[in-house]
Amino acid sequence: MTDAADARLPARPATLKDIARALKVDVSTVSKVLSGGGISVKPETRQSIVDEAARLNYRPHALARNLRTRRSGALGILLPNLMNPVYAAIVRGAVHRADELGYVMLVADVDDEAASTSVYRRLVSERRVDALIIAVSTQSAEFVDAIAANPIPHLFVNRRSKIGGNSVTVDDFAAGYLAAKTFADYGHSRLAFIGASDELDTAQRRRAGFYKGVKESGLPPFIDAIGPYSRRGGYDSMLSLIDAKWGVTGVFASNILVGIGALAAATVRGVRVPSEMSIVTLDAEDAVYTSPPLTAIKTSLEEMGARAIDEIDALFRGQQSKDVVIETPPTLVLRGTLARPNQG
Amino acid sequence: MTDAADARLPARPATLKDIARALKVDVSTVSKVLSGGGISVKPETRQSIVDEAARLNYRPHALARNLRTRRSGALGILLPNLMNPVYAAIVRGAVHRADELGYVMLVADVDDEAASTSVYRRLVSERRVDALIIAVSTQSAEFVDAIAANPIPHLFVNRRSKIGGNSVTVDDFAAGYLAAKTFADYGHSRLAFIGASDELDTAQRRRAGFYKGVKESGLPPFIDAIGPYSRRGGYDSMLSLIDAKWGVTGVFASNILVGIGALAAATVRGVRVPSEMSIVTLDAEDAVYTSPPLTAIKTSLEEMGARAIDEIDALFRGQQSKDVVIETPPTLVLRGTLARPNQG
DNA sequence: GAAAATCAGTCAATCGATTGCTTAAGTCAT
DNA sequence: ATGACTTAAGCAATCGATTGACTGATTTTC
Repeated sequence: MTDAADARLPARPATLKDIARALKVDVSTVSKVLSGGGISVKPETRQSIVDEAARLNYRPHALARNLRTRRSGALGILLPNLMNPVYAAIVRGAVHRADELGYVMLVADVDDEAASTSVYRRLVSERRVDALIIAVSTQSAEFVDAIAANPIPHLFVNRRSKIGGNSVTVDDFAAGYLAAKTFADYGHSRLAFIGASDELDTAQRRRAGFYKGVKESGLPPFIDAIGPYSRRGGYDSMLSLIDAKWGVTGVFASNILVGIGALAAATVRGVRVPSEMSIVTLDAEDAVYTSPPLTAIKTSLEEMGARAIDEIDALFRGQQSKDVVIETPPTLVLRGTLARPNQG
Repeated sequence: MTDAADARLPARPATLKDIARALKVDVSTVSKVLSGGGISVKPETRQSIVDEAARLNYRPHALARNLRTRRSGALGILLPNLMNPVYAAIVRGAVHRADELGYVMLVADVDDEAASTSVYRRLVSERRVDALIIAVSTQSAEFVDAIAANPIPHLFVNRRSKIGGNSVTVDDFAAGYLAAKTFADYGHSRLAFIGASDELDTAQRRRAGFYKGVKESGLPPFIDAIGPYSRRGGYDSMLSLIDAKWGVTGVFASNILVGIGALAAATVRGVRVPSEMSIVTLDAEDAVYTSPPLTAIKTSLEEMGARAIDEIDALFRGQQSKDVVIETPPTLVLRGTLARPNQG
């Protein structure tokens, strides 16, 4: 057991101690050579340590290191539903950037407040993560209490918060504005906005931007249809819009799921898109394969997720963050659901 | 500093030592009362410990505990793309079940082999996770080496592996079989199967099932269109199927993205669905809002993800696992893309 | 009433790595 | 040659919790 460090594979992963023992140096020396600094060692000693570490395929034990350094190197992300493509994109952007920066991501998909509080406990109270990215909108009393009871660096993504904490968002206002301007450019004047209630701050900003665009273009007020940000929400809103016979010619679906649902509803009612009704949706990377393909205002959801990680990382490096709005502006992607009104 | 444990909030989270000091008992006693067993204590001592823990809002420090117990309580999941609804569903199922069982999930979204190897290193070599759920299909040499170099309990989900390790899959064969039988029931005889190459074991099983169903029903051989499991893949396959004028009346899209793409292609070519062409897709929870809504063979993707966690958990409890196929059988969900051929 | 058993807890090592403080030897200046 | 530095590394505490071995007191058993 004492001298048998030859060519046999280790059953147990190598530790600093193994290297130290093999080389008859102190584990602190090995540690300082391999990770920290703050020590001077003879080049040959240093080299032998590095070599032995490589030979034993040494990798630091994250848990042990983290215990000592009080940093877990892990980031948590709380989100309401992974099957919603908006959140999937955000998470994907975050996970990728986290990987690049050397963090690992703990993902918690939480439907309800209770779950979010319990996950919060596990991730934060047990100190598994250094920071939290919060993409859920439910800011229940319990949740706020949990944050207060156990403060941790956190950042809201795709939403701003009343409870304090910075945020990373895309320029929702600009997206809404661009949608309105686009309809105006195409000669539409009877518009509708399908959104969610103002409690969702994203919806509120999109509506505000849309409002500004409509107003600036000298168009009459638009119809404001409210429903959940889901396929069914969009479907139902569009159905009632059509059935009410307002004579709307252009609809801005302020969420991709809503856009998909709205298009389906138009088709079901036999309303031809885009000849009888134009639809512009938000964020349609997914929906190129609808029929017709949805014209969209595209925002950078993955970039937003990535940026959230950047901000957290910057925070750890001592910079203090502000609310950030992704610089990449929303852009119009012309596809098949937008045309001038009353023309074939 | 010695006696001031009154009503002030702790800046630093409470530790076992804090409780022990306040109550003048040993930290090992506190530990055994709060977590383990293996000790007998007076009821009042026990109670005072429990009370004090509650008062200080004590939560065990996961890292410290895990270091000692050599269990991280974390599970890793490797997947190719979170924005693919199939994987999103699997992850969601897994994350939820993990939460229920008290695990946390580390999600790694890895596009390429290089990334998967590097993530593997970080998650496994640094021992951040107790086990790995693998949903990526690339089983490159590097990746296999990484697994061999650093063995860890692992489980494949939605795929079987040549490299060893158990798996959890849905009954892909049954899904294919059911699709074929369904077409037969509706009186179709000129069928096509849109799938991926046989390198994807899921595609291979779906095709095999479809083959059996076709054969059993006494139908002629089907056309086998191969392309990637993506919207574009399905779109392109359907386009070439239509343009080749085989007179196909029923198409089984063996993946949801393929189904969406195929439907779009049919619409683009002016082929009416379902009157001129029937489409049955796999896994269409997402695609209820296509036009027309896709008729689908539904499998339990979330259940599969959850089941993967169950199996890993069972493994830790000493049961040894086999390859498991989800018991819930695929079911037919009739929507709008299936009709008898040559009629209305 | 002595031995055995039970109770109620304490002691100390340990998980693997990090880090401030020392120390021993060698080097340099004077 | 002696004090002052520098170099090269070791020592030991620490992060927070777990766990097997052990101890002293009390109770039970025969």
